[in-house]
Amino acid sequence: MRMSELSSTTGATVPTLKFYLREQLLHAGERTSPNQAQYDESHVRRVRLVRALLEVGGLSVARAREVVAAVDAGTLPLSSVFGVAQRAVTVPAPLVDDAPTPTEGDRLVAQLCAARGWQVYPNNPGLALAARVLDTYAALGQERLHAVLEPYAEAADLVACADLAAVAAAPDETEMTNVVVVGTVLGDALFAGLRRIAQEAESFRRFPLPEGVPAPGSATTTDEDC
Amino acid sequence: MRMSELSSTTGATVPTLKFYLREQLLHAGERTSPNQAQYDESHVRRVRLVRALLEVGGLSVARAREVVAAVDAGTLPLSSVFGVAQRAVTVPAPLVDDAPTPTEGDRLVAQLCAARGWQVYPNNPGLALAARVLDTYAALGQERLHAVLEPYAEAADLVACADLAAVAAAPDETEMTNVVVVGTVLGDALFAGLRRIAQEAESFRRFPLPEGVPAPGSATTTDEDC
DNA sequence: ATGAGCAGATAGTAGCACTATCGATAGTTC
DNA sequence: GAACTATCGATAGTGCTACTATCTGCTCAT
Repeated sequence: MRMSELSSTTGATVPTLKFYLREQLLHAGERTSPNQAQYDESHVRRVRLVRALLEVGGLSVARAREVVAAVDAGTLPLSSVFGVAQRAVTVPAPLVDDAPTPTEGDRLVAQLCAARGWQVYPNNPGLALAARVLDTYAALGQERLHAVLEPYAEAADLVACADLAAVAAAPDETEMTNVVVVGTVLGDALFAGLRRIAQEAESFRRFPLPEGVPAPGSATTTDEDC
Repeated sequence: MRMSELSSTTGATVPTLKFYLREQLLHAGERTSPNQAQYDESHVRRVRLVRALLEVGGLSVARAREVVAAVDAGTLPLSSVFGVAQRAVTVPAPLVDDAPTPTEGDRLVAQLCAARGWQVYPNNPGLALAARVLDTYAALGQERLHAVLEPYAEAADLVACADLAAVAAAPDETEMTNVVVVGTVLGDALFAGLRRIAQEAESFRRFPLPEGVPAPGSATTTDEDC
């Protein structure tokens, strides 16, 4: 197919596709002449992936480029792909050069990892991210929120197990890579959405509205313990 | 204190503080003359909150303004504050005006809510977000990832229970509002961090490295089932 | 053979989160 | 009381990002 068909198939405008080509988010088509090229199904898939990463995953173009490069490499060890995907979705801390001393948050996270038997490389981006949030809680005088750490960790274990099970269910290495990338980047958004729903549902359970009929959404109010 | 002291206390530059004042992220100080004002502890706390929302929570200035307005209102019903906080952290879908027809993702989410007894208003932003991600999985040919929905939902319940418990532990209504806002906005980041750690740990458990010593991070490898 | 489509390149746009500067005034210090 | 620094409000500018527009050749179907 040619560019205009790629455009109509994927919904991305022709200038946007050119932009993706320039930014190396999209591999070039097969040239049929100095100014003509053919695109195929792989380009359609790539454009869909890129748009999912950018729009749903909220990645920047630069991060998305790293992710598609990892997908293209194809033969990276699985842990490397995880690393790339994880780093792509993790907003970088603003580089404090003067204080690499461990904070209280670092200590809490290390303690949690030890308690749960989580063995990870010290450059795992989640370590710094979690520690940073805990430090921010403390800076805002919300140490009370440190109490969520344990249940959050339990939930993270559940989610990670599901993630890895999905990866293991993939038929081949290429598919595994795809599952890792898509699942890691979009999984954050999926979980965030479910958390919003569960929060509201739980909020109604704990603090019922006085008289108005609350949520006509679903079934009868269950009383599962929490 | 005056602006320069507020600046040195919080780490935000004077121009940045002026910007926050203009953008109504920071309430004005008490005027002592036409061009002088005094700031107090409430301003320090506010600046810290704003910076946490912007830097750690990744909110835009506009979203952060909505959040601080909700905090200032102070007397909103809890569910409203949750709504504001949730909407603030949820990236809006790009407004498809032509197709409000329920997608497969909407159907899956509704089914999940019914199964779990989650009763929520249909405008809960999590509903659309989760459905959108599921549709994106399908568009990328990764329906296999739909299998994560159940464990994710279970994990979301855990997290939401912890969230609400933290809210309930707050001593008064003002504090509750703060916990909701801070917990909702930064909680996503905290969970994302823990998920990264758990993913890597689980990845090593499922796919052990051949010979190299993997993670010198923490304790001995546990074999808790997954 | 002509008009639409395409490639590559350069330049422009809109939004965001600040940042710089200015003139007028206020407090502070010598 | 003069010099100096700090502040206020306002306007304008900066650097970055994710596109978007336009231009110049070319090419290919009709």
